[in-house]
Amino acid sequence: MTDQSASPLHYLQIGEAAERAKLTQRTLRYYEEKGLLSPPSRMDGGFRLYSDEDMERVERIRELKDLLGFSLAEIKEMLDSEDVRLQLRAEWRSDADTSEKAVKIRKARDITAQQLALIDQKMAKMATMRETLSDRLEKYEAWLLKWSPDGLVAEPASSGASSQS
Amino acid sequence: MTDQSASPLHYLQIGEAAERAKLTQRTLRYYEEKGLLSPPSRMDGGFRLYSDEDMERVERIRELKDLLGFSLAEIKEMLDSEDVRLQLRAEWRSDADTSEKAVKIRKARDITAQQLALIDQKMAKMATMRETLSDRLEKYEAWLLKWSPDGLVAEPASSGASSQS
DNA sequence: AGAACGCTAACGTTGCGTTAGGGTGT
DNA sequence: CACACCCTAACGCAACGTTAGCGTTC
Repeated sequence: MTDQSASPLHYLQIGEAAERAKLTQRTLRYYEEKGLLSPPSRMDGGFRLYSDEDMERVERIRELKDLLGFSLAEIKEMLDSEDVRLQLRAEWRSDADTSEKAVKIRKARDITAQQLALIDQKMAKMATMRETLSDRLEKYEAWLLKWSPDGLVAEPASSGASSQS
Repeated sequence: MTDQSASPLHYLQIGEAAERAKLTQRTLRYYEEKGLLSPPSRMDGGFRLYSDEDMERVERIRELKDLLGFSLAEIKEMLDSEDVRLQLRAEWRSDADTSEKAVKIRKARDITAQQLALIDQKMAKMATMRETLSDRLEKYEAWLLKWSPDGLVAEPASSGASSQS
């Protein structure tokens, strides 16, 4: 059914693209409309075709939004100034004006540093929240052990639930 | 200036309440309107007065939304079933029907377990993201050291930025 | 040729931001 | 009686969800 060769050109229609990115088609079109995604290539009939780079960009957007909670406007700015990274990797076409590049790279660096700081903040908060929830969970289970006839435990819903202080 | 006694009744008007919770007044009113906050007490003129319990609830809402990304509808459900916790702590008025309580506590436990699982997921993702950003940051700074005259480093914006694989 | 998939409007919903017009507190 | 603070609509906006009506792919 599907072309499973090791071809580097592995385009996805919007349906699969959305499924893999865990987003809806609407969301992908919306990001495109707002300029977060460069307009993807199209089939003759007009169907969108997403490349691997497109998918990576989508993934970045999702992370910045879901994990760090940035607005789409902020993300657009970040992705724009992050493009210098791709240009760096591409040997930096026409190496004219080093100081101009330096300005852009400093900006990209600063943004990256801010993201790192935010991650550290969030992880710290989540760690303390985790402790609280972990304690709470233990109390629930202690109560159930003491008072419930038990037998219908209805799956512990995974989660280690260890109290690793 | 402010009453700094150890009084247990320490009500806040919406202005201070919002400031301490790092939310806007509008948001507090909106949460109330949507039933996430039980209507706070009022002064004779109609001004809202937030109790310590109110403030704790607000804080829980903020955590569930900002850190875990739940919708207000989901949070409402969670807080509702979390109320058994407060009732547990209050010695559980009229201990009639243990099995009925057990049902509620199992639900609360399951929800707590889900939240824990989600936290672990998010922290894992954030950890890998952190590594990526950390590596990226190092590359930027390596480039700057090699090519930029340096001198205008414009504060490293804090953040440890250590590559601790 | 028809089921599955995609396209573009366009209106609906959530979660607030932001005035507008007017009362309350000290 | 000022002046900061609060109140309730009510409209606005971001970030999508959800049809509706119609073309494309296989």
